[in-house]
Amino acid sequence: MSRLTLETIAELAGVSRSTVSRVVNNHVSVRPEVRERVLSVIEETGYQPDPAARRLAGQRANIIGLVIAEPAQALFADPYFPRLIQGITQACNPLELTLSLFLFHTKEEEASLYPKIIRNNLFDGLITAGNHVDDPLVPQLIENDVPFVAIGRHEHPDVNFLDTDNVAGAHAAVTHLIRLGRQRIAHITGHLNNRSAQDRQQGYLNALRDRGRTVDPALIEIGDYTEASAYEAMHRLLTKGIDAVFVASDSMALGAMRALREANVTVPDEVAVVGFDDLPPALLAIPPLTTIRQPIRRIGALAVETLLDIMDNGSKPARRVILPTELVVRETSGVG
Amino acid sequence: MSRLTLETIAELAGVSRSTVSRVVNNHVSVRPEVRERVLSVIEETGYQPDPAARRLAGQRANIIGLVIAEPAQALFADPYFPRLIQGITQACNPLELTLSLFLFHTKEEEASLYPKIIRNNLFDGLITAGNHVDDPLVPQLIENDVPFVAIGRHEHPDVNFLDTDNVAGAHAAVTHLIRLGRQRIAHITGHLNNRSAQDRQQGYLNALRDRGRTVDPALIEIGDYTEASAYEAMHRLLTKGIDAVFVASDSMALGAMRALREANVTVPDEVAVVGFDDLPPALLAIPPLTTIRQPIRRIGALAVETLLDIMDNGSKPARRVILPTELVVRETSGVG
DNA sequence: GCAGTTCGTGGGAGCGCTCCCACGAACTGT
DNA sequence: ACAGTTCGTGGGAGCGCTCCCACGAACTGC
Repeated sequence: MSRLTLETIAELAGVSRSTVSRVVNNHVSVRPEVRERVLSVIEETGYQPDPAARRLAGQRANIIGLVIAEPAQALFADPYFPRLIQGITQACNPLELTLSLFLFHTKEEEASLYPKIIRNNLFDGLITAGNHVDDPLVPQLIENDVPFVAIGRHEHPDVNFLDTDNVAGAHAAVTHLIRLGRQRIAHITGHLNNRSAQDRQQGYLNALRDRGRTVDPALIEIGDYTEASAYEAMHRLLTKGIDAVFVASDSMALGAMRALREANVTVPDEVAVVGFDDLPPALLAIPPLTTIRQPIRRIGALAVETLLDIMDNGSKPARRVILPTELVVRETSGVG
Repeated sequence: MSRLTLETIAELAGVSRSTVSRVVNNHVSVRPEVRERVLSVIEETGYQPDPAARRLAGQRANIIGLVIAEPAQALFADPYFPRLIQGITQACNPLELTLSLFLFHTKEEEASLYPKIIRNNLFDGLITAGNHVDDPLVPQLIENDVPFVAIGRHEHPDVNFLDTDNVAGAHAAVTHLIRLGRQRIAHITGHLNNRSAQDRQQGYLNALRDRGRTVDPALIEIGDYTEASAYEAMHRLLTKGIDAVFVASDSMALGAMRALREANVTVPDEVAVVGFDDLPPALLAIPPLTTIRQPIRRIGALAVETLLDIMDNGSKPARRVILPTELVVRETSGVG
């Protein structure tokens, strides 16, 4: 079976290449009757335009790229990215967009691949996630006029981004703990290279201040979004007489709870725990984890929509969307 | 900055388009001196051939597709697929292969997208994972002469595949439990649509028979690879007086252990547990999970290599690789 | 020293598509 | 009834690349 081309369809429908092209691309000025005929031939043959040829002729290829600017190992330890990918593909499929995935395993690989990705003409636009605060990708994308949307806040005024309201979410988490009467509320941060980790820490600080609490820097432990880092951080916190901890992600919260269990500290009686993300593991924790829900899949889907919007209508003014979070009270924070 | 083309480079290097093409594609018959000159221009300008044009001219586009024939939700609950993706990208990056990811959210979406994927001329070959036993994709790929390799065993003689030795792995797990003196060894299966789940069950049965044990069908509970299904299955098993269970995946093993903990059944004293996969959660389980390690990342990387091999050398004879597993003894099986 | 070979190089054609222009038929208005 | 417009359609050019063929220069051998 040789490949079907426009020309084949044209012949079968008794029209010209151009007319078939017009039908395929939904251009006007085709007689309805002719359009019908062409469509039915396309239907019968299962013809699909060749994306490569299309792209070459200066059109869209209907491919979008997803760059995850995070070492692949760290990345998949947390269900966050898989969930995001789900949201993205969910939006892509009905639009018949193909998703190309770019993942890196070392910083060097990342650096050497960035320029290639940008020059690789094969996608129409890019979604980028997990960028560190000083990530070199974003400026490169801007410079090369690649249409893109970032997942996560960016300062640069030209960057289109979508983000969760991390500050407000963290604020809600800590406020919840304060309301429950907890006195010494610790925080285990995510990797502070990430804006999200910085923002969650900021939310923690804001909430304490708003309630007139003094911040004890000793109660802030630096993690890196891995379960293990939180486990260790919790061990350090155990000596400091805390009665609550706000942890920057659910995976990390599980690590913290693992440390607590080993130390025979009861949750929530002795130490209350609140996480962030509301990913499936939160529900499976023992006891089930109180956490801040962020709409990860929705962000993924919205990213696709925003990207298409940018491709159609240009990226000025920059789209900047911050989505709200929601406090999900389960058992690790105790019952008010 | 207008796009660089072969012609631009040719002009800068004072040679013809053809010569540059020869240099880029590493053809012979280019004077070393000229080759050097061209290469240095390419280096300076950062030229990269346009994959679309290349593809159109009948060449490879250096894109491979990954089809995960499994509803996306189920899929990312288990770290198996993320890990596989890691292995695949790890092999892709040094080869400058782009990975396109195809994911589905419903059976209908899957069915409607398959033909489009196949006709979509954009990738050079496909890796397919998670196919159910009667998955319609594989026959379609064969019929359309799409170069592909499957992750997971297939009966069809023309299918290239890579698989873990699930039967032997399960056999080892159960034999381990028998050696430890366990008498009533249950099994929680994966989703039996999957060859892997069937094979692991087979290994369980074989091991019991090899040791002269009679198989009690009541001790086999059907799961579906989700944590929750194993949790429920374990609840059912609890009434049956078992002292060990072999669970078809680590995620499921965690679900089973959750049920055990709730029922105040101690692991491994009262019930020993062995999982399958050796993914990170196994280590974080309390107590750490005895499991069967399978080389997921290696399979991913090997899949890429095999695919390239097929593309270069044709797919006859079919490559069929079964990789060995390894028993990793931790604490849930007790100490011999 | 001359035909015959080899080697390195250049240019044409064509991959499947989209865009643009052109062309003829069917309209409009006066 | 005739020029001017509109509408639907067809065909050429060209996107950036690879392949093939052709051509001239530098070889070989006798």
